[in-house]
Amino acid sequence: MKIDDLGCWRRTHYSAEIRPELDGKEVILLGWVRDLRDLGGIRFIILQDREGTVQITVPRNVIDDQTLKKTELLQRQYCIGVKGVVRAIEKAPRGAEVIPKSIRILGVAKQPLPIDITGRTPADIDVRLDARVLDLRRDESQAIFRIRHKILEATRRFLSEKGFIEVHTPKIIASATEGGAALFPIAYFEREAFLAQSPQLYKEQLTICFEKVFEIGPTFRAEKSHTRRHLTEFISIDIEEAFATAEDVMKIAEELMCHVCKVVKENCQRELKVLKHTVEVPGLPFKRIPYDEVIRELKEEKFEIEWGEDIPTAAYRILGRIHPYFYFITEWPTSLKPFYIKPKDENPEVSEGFDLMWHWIEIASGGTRIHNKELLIKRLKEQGLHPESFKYHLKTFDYGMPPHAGWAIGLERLVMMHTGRKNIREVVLYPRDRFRLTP
RNA sequence: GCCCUGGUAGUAUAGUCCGGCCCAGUAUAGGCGGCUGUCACCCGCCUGACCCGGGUUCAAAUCCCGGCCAGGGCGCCA
Repeated sequence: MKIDDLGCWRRTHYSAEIRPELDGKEVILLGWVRDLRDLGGIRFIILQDREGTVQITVPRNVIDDQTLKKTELLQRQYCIGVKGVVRAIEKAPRGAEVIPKSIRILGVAKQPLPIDITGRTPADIDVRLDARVLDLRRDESQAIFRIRHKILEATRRFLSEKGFIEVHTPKIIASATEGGAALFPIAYFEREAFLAQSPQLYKEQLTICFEKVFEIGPTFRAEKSHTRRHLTEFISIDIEEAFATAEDVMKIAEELMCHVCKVVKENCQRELKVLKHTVEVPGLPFKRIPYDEVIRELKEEKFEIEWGEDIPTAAYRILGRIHPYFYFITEWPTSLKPFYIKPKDENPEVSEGFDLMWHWIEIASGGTRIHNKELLIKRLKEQGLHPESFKYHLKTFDYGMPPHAGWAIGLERLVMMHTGRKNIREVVLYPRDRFRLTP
């Protein structure tokens, strides 16, 4: 089919702006056909744009032949322009509709579409992800990604106002240095390189120069995890602050959570309604539960864990039932935390690391960092890592490393929390997991 | 890596347990026709599917074996 040029047409109004008060006004709408209802003598076209939908009404005996013919060609998801006149009428959705004078078909869509863009006929997540752009037309998808945007906007503003400077650290790194999570190796010209699993070491170094930094960026984990809360590529919100301890940055974390909840609750009512979800603003401060106490609580629930053991998923689910909102788990055994987390001076078996939990899901993890070079080297060795491969990082400890602390929040888990989605893939535009690499 | 469950039109499902009544039913999408106030419009007609390979059987969507794919869980995961 021959498609039309946009020509000099520019949008005068978004769909949501078509109201009875505009009665008689000529408007130009640009968007996509979401649905069609042909009653013979009258035809209804539901036009969707980024702000919503509006009804285009085509009464046969009023419209000129050429425009009428054009409306006969329309199909779901065709990209169109409509020049027409607003008519206030109670029978129309929102009390107003547009009677077209002229229609331009700007893009066509092959039928039948792989999924129902109105969302009435449900599709499995796998099918939806294969046709992601169509899936993103659905109201729920729109709501999720608008909330995600709000969360990011609120987080950036909050941290900036607290004096943090936004930085970007490399995602291509030279060696698999951190231990722990597996890295993705990549071909970097004639050498091997890796995708960064975290900005951890860089953000620590940058406290020397900027004192308070934050980064919102991608991180990569080559774990073979296959659950509803794991991805191989996700966005991490990281902060690092000089002259601070775990307790200082925990305060920032809880204030941020509180702030974000408030922003979402106040600004995303429409989206939350679409998602049939509510957000409660938590009270401050959040509970701080030492690891020892967690072990005790679990024991009361008949879940035995030896001191020094990690907490398995089943146990987290129990904790989520006992503490059904935000809480910190503090004073973790040093052996369970990465090498850069500071052991307590008076009891080195216990660390100044913490996790921020929401129900049973880990939202963030952080702590006071080691800023003493000798201790850091000792801890590296204890974790079976080679100080030689941390040469460049360790060198910065000769350049006046301040005492510092920080944390990292998994953005997607935060978005899941605010949207009530149970599958992390729902809140990422193009998710990457163990098995999905396209689209 | 391990465990469980599943794979039927574009999409979502019924049928599978207990083989035959299924050249596979329904909804929605799609095609054609009709209809001037729909808003999951309606009505009529039509198109379209048993994941792949092997086996058992007179007979397989249905039972068995292998593979592939998917979903969920566990482990792994600062």
